[in-house]
Amino acid sequence: MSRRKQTKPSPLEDHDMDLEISRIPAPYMESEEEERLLQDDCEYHSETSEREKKSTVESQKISLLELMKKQITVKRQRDFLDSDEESVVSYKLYQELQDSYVMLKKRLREKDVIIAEKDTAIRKLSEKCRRMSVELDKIRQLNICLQEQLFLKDDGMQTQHTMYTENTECSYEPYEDVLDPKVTEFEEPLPEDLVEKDFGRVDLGHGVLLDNQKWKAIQRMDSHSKFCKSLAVAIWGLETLKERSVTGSKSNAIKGSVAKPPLSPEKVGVIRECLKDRLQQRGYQKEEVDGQLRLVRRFLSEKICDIKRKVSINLEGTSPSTSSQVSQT
DNA sequence: GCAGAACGAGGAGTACTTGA
DNA sequence: TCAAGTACTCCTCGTTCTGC
Repeated sequence: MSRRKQTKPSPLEDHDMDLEISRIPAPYMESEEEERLLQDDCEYHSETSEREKKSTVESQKISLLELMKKQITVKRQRDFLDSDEESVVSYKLYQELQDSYVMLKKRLREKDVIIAEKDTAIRKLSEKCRRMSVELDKIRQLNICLQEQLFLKDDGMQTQHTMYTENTECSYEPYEDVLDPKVTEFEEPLPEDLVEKDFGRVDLGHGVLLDNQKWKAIQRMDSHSKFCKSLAVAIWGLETLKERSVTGSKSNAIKGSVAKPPLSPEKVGVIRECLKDRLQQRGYQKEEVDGQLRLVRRFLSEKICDIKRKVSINLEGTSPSTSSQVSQT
């Protein structure tokens, strides 16, 4: 004896089914009269003649259909109103959303304008870079020519050079002829918004030129002391720094010490200016900027001291020849 | 005499490199 | 991967000089 398993709909399925059924507009009898009409529809055969029966059935069917139509209409209206109550938002909220939408659209347009402007600026800069690159290539060629000519001149090979220029298609020109026209080519002023000058070098002021990549690396230093110290090394070099003091005054820590030449005040000023710009760009307050600027000399002094200490350690540990190599690194 | 400045030296902390 | 070594930075303290 096997019991067949009946598939029982899950509660969820039951629920869904109920919902579906509820949507079907079933004829609903509001009065006993209506109910009777329907029952009569089943029993009319025995009560009236065939014709009367027919007309009666037709009229009853029509009235039933009208009743169903009416109920469907009422049900639809009720459903519509219910759904509206759930989905419609208040006018105030609608206005707010509308305003927000308009505002966002406006901002989007503004951003688009800014992006377009920046795009134009980038294109202009790219064009300038391209022109500068061409000029740089010319300079490189010129430099090669000059070095070649100087080399030949120094080695007393002028005669060979003459033969070379005469017998080949090399476009080397006499020294003066090479310089003059090229110099005039660069009389066109460079754009002011470009900080980079001298092709790949950055002008920090007071004639201090720094390799662009070095400058970018220094700018990436996280601490201000490292920034100043690295900038000092880039400007003067380790060899120079270890032979100098910040102010030029003799060491107070050692009695009878000899004063060392000072670091150039202009270049120290350049470091201070660079640090100042850096701090201002990072949003430091004036007091904080001044405080850091007062530490610049301290930073330089420390760096000099550290360099000398490093050199002395190397001298103790290795021969002088190797130590000089280390100190140059 | 005192406060401030400049410099040197020592040491702690941290980041990086190197070798097992 | 991790420990040891190395290099570097930064802070603190001591010494001396200078100006008030």
